[in-house]
Formats: sequence, structure tokens, C-alpha cells
Amino acid sequence: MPEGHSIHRIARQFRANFVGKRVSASSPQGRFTAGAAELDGREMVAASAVGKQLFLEFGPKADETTSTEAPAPRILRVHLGLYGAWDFSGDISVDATIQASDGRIGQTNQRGTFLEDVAAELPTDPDALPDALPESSIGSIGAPRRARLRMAEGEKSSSLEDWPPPPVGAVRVRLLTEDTMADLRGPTACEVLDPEQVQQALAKLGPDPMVDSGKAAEDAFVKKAIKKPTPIGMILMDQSVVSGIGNVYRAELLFRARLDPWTPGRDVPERQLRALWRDWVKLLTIGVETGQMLTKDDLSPEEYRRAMARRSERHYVYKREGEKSLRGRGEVVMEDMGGRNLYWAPGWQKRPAPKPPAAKRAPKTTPKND
DNA sequence: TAATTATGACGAC
DNA sequence: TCGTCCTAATTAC
Repeated sequence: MPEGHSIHRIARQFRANFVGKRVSASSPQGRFTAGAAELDGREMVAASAVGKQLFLEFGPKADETTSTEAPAPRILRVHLGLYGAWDFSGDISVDATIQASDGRIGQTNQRGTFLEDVAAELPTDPDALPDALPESSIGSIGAPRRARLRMAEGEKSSSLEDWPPPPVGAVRVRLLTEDTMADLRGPTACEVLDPEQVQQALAKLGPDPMVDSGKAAEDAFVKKAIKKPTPIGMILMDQSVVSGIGNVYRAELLFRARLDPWTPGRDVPERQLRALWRDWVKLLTIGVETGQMLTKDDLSPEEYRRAMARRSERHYVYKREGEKSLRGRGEVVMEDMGGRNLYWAPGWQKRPAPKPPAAKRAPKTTPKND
């Protein structure tokens, strides 16, 4: 689930429902007891995402405010890895456009109740998505899990006395305020850092369109990618080159760019690298606003409705091996690239001609043939 | 009930 | 290039 768009949505959720509140931190699973104790009782003062990493900043402990030294903020850094997830419950302030485990599309209300009838109000024009979604969608959770549905169903019989709900499964960290709760399961990274360590973590990351906007960000991506001998399909997954792209967005970006994933970065024309960055900006924006990795953009209203209902209908090539109905854009194959499944359409995605070796003094006219 | 799978990243050779 | 870590849902048996 978690490519870059999910993490930005999770950060939004924390900003909406946790920042500015005092937090009780615990580790029901027991694997993060010391870290939780260090955060327990602090106020969450900021929440942000860079690429696939989440940073939750906490203020000083109560007894630190009297200390002569400047109180050190503590930052919880979380990386969800392949299957980590945050589950929110309580007075979660936003309504999220979500897809339930059974494929239904709808929204959640403040206590996670699944509401189906709002699906009809969704815009049918994919290009209109980022601007057309109602304001209430901001701050929603990431992809829902069955657990959220159970929670929603349980709401009917539950009462306020059940608060907080008992942890279900292996909860690494539970963050609890008076009226909201966040449970973290299965992260690949979860640690408490000081500000300097945060800077070190950030320094390893390439630009993230949600954080680094404008030409400087695009240039930073191009500058790194254009000199690498590595296949562009690997480069897009390299978080030190560009942040937030995972296996789905990688495959879809390259299909949309008509670019052979095996093309070495240094053989990709600069204008095509710039186009890749701009398409990433577009796809990430849609992802953050909708919570879905919607990577097709030539859909009829009917196709759009189907894409919202079925994940497989949202992508051109990801997990579409054997797919032949690409409207003349070839057939999808699956290959291994660096230990990950790569999906692409060889008939459609081309390798640009390698650049001619750079001459010492580039002649203005066409060089003569020897 | 067991095996498989996953939208990730790291470290040992 | 491997193996490893972490969890839950899905699929196979």
C-alpha cells in the first residue's frame, strides 16, 4: 500500500487530529517500549512526510521546561516498508474516499463508519480530480483495511465506555490523545531521533514533489538521473534520486512516458527525464488527493467508475501481465528487475537512441562522415 | 492449516 | 545476488 502518496495522507491525518495535543505513547506489542516511554506525555507539535518516511515531532516533556538547557525535540521516524500500516480511530475529523476490502467505494465518517452513497458524488473526469474533490477529503487516512470495516461495524454496538479500544494484533506503537488514537503495525523502521539525526535522514532523500516544488526540484532529479548507467526503471525506485516512487508508480510512469525501463539513465534524453518528473508531480498529486494510485488518465466516465471500484482497473501495466487491450499499445509482460517485479509493454515503450559520444568541441554543423 | 504474496529497504557476500 | 526483517490478507491444499 504505501508509496509516497499514502504517507502524505497519513501526515495530514496526524496534523488534523494529533498536532497540538498531548499524547500517550505505548507499545502494546512490546517491541518499542523504550521509544514509546521517551515520547509518552509529550505534545505532538508537527507531522510531515518526505517520500515514504513519516516524521512526527514531539515537544519537551513537562519536566524539561524548567531545565536550563534548551529542551530537545524528539522526532518519531516511521517507514512502513512493504506492509506497515497506521490505523486511526476515535474522533478522526475527516471523511476519506476509500475502497473497502470487498471493493466497495465510499467514505468513512468520524468514527470510521463506512458510507457508501457518497460514491456517486465523485467527479468522473480524472483530470478534474485534484481540484474537484470536496474539501472534506483532506486529511483522510490511507488505504483502509478490513480492520477498519470491523471497527465500523462494531460501532453500532459499542459505546464510549469501550474507549480506547483494545489493541488488535501486533501493535508496535499506539499514540493516544483524549479522543483520537493511532496504531502502527509492521513498520520497517520506527525510531526516536533528535533534530540532527532527522537532518541526516533527510539528506539521503531525493526531491519529493509535495515538499520540494518548482524548477529546483526538477533540476535536482534530472541532474542525478542523467549521469547514471543504471536502468531508468531502477533509478525511479532509488529514493536518493527521487522520493516516494514505488513499484506501481515506477511501472506506470514509464509506460506513460513510452520509455523502456532498461534504458540507462544517461541515455534518456533530458527532456524525457523532465517529462517523467512532471508526470510524477501529477500522479502524486492525484494520489494524495484521492488516496488511490490512479495512473490511467484517458478513461471514459464508465471506465473511471470501474477504476474506482477495482484496483486492477486503475493501472495500465502494473500486475496486468498478459493484458492485450491497451488500445494498440502492445502487450504487458512481467520481468525481474533488481529483485522486484517489473511490468511493462515492450511494443509500446521504446529505448531512445544512445547519445553520440560527446565531442571535445561540438561542431555546430553535422559532422562529416569519415 | 499452511503457503504465498505484497505498493520496501538493508546488509552480508 | 542473495537472504532477512516485519505483518496481515489471500490463496492453496
